[in-house]
Amino acid sequence: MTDEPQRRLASRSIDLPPTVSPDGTRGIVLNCALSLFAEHGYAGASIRDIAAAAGVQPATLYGHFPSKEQILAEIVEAAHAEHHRRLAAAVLESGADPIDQLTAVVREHVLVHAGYPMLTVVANAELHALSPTLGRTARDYRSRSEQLIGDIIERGTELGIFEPIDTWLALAAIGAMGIRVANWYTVDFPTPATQVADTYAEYACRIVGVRSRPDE
Amino acid sequence: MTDEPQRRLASRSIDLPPTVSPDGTRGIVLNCALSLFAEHGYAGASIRDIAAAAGVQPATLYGHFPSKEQILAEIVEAAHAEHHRRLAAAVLESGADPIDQLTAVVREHVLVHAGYPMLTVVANAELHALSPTLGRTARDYRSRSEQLIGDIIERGTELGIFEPIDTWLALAAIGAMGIRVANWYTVDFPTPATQVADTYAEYACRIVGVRSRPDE
DNA sequence: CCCATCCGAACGATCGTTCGGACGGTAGCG
DNA sequence: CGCTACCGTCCGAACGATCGTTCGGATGGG
Repeated sequence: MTDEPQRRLASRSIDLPPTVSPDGTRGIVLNCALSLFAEHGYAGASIRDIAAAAGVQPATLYGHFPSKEQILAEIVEAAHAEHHRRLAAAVLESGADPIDQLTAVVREHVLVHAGYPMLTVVANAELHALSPTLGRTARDYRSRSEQLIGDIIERGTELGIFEPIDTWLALAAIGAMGIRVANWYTVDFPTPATQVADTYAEYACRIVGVRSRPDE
Repeated sequence: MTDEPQRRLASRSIDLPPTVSPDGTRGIVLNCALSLFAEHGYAGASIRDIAAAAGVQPATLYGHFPSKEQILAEIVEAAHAEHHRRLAAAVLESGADPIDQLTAVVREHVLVHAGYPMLTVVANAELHALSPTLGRTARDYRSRSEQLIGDIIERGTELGIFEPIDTWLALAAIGAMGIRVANWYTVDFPTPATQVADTYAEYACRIVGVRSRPDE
């Protein structure tokens, strides 16, 4: 039983979404920075730490990125972009039934956080370290994703299918439980990610006051 | 519309639980440290920042605390102690009905995070910055609190009252939605904290597969 | 020969922490 | 009551280490 320091997340797999190319030194640096930001936080991970992890000299980093903050910005932005992209796709692929829509979007919400634990933890925990300018894009993605789920809940309520006590509170609760998945999920987790996603989608349906599939 | 940097939490009220005495310089330092840790993170807030906020010289801090890490440890520990104390009390004051127990404990879980947003945000986000030794007490409080809620869910399930799909997943979901309250709740929030707590308690009951009070 | 890549060294600033002494109220004692 | 010794509190200055960043040059493939 090793008494290692408590980590911010359980997973050790450091993955960037396929939309960013991890080829070459630039990609290695991004991966190392992601790992160190997750472990020690943005302020706690130094340029020299990142360079050492990437097997490179500190000065080399500035041939690929203008500043340390820009490295974080790139990671955070990629995370939010991937998250929003997949959420939007999930909605489009589902039908017109609010239950199907909510199920699909929450499923994907969970799958993103389980699939990229390190990325999403950093994106959520270190967004505040970005200047207003550099964090702007990520914040826009976030509010658009919130709007997306909020609209589904609102429509379902107006159709008489959902009975959330409060639309916004339900949205916050559903969002929160998905985000936190990134903190404890690992590839070694006994339950596969898809099953976690299914369960949480069911929880979301329960929160908004409907039992999605009793036994249909 | 000011374009200020996104903050880690919405609230600006910096409160320590009444169990720690905020009298004298020591208390002022603790409050200022809490505020700065919440704003910039542990690594991002310097000893000099804290001292300046407290209207004191950096050297003065070391007359009250042996190190910067010990300041954080005191804050994190106080937060977890207060959280666990109130959760345990809530369980004791409720009856033998699992629904009442879950309702009471989730209510209190939410009320703590809404009542001490800055404290709980720091306690959750900066726990990883503490060495294994200094974080040990807080981790123990946390696991005991988890056990407390987990036992309620398990017992309710065995009694046939609850139908969570997975006990642990339900526990994680309920815990997550409560913890996140600290990130967005403010005293200016349109819905009062007690009502948020009631709603989230109802959500918790829905998650574990029971509608607590349809109209009993 | 050129351009992209990387390195060694160094810049000033800031980091957590230490040390010796100044200040002020209080207890002890003649 | 007056003097003195003391102790907790705070400060100014400084320690070595590390921070993010810059610059000029070495290197190597097209």
